[in-house]
Amino acid sequence: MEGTPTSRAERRRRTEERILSAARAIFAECGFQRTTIRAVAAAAEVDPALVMQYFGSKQELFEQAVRIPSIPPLDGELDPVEELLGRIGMKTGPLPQATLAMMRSMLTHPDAAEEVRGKLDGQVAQLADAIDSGDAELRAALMVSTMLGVTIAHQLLGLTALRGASPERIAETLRPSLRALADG
Amino acid sequence: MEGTPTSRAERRRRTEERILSAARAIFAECGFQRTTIRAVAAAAEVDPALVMQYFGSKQELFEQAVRIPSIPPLDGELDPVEELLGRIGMKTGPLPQATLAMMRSMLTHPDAAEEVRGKLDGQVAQLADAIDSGDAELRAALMVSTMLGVTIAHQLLGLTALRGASPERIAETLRPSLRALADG
DNA sequence: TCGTTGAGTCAACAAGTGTTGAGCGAAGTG
DNA sequence: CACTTCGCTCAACACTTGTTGACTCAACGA
Repeated sequence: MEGTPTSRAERRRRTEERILSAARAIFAECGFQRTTIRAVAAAAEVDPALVMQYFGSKQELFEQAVRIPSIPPLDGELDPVEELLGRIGMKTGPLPQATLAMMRSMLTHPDAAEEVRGKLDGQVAQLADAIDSGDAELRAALMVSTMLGVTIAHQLLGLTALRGASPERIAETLRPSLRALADG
Repeated sequence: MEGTPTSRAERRRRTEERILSAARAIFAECGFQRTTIRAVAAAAEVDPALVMQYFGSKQELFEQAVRIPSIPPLDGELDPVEELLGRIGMKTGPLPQATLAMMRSMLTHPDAAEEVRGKLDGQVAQLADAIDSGDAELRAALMVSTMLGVTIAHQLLGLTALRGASPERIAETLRPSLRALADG
């Protein structure tokens, strides 16, 4: 029987993680507005008041739950197109729920929009550096936008034509398109 | 003085249109959930109860306000890539608010998601017909996803690199990318 | 063992939501 | 002119929401 750790600190850590995990899942599925503290609490098998006590507010719960690791800088040695294809989760398994939650909320929650815009702007700047062209920034922005669109259509909207497609095949088919943007 | 038509039917038609217009604007900016009947009523300078009386429910108001004209079939004579570039509003002026409202809500409102998915699926099918290739459907889906992503990044998210770009320049830069998808 | 701490619950509040029914007053009709 | 019709408003209901404070009880330190 190792069911109950019964250590205070340990119990706290576990329930806190249970809440965060539940929050991530529901935020990812419903977005910020339609996610209720009560639903998160129920999924975490906890009283709603406890969620407030731990995180202070729904907004802070959201921020802590969907905190995305900052995007690492592009490796200058590798092909930007390949890095881009791999990075957005097209290759290295499905996207983390925190990212999905962020994307799900970005059109209707101003803070999420700001966050995503910032992240994408950064990605654009990095990519633009790796491209030498007069309109490098525009090209980079369109590359990022393409990845954004494909991810939304695939993961969040579920376009029928993409539902059955494996990430590898999507990446493969998409590659020439991105390359056309990257090169002049 | 032609300010007050004072005709009953005419008055009704006008206020109804005023409500629909206000609804479109607010739905487009805030999405379904964050849009309140009261806000729409206030913007239309009308009592909230009247909105309900005319449209029955918030959901029906949404449906009537954001009803998008069904996508016309592709003109087989024209280049699909050019049609696609022009159609999503990249060329023929900004997108109608109904479309923006639909897109704004599609990630957090299941009905809107269903509607958009259906429309995009149709678009994909049309495009796939115009492409002859083994994976025509996948290619078509990626073309539509690309347009979706660019539109979201440009109109809804406001990526800084795209904010200053004119639709013509975006279309021009994007063209080779779409063509790479359309052709083998 | 005893008092303290803190994880967790319970019940409630205050604000905002979609929605409803009664009613007012002017446009329509005879 | 009466009488009806209907566009429109007012006030309220029922419900959900985020949020709070008092309370319980087991883990903890002395």
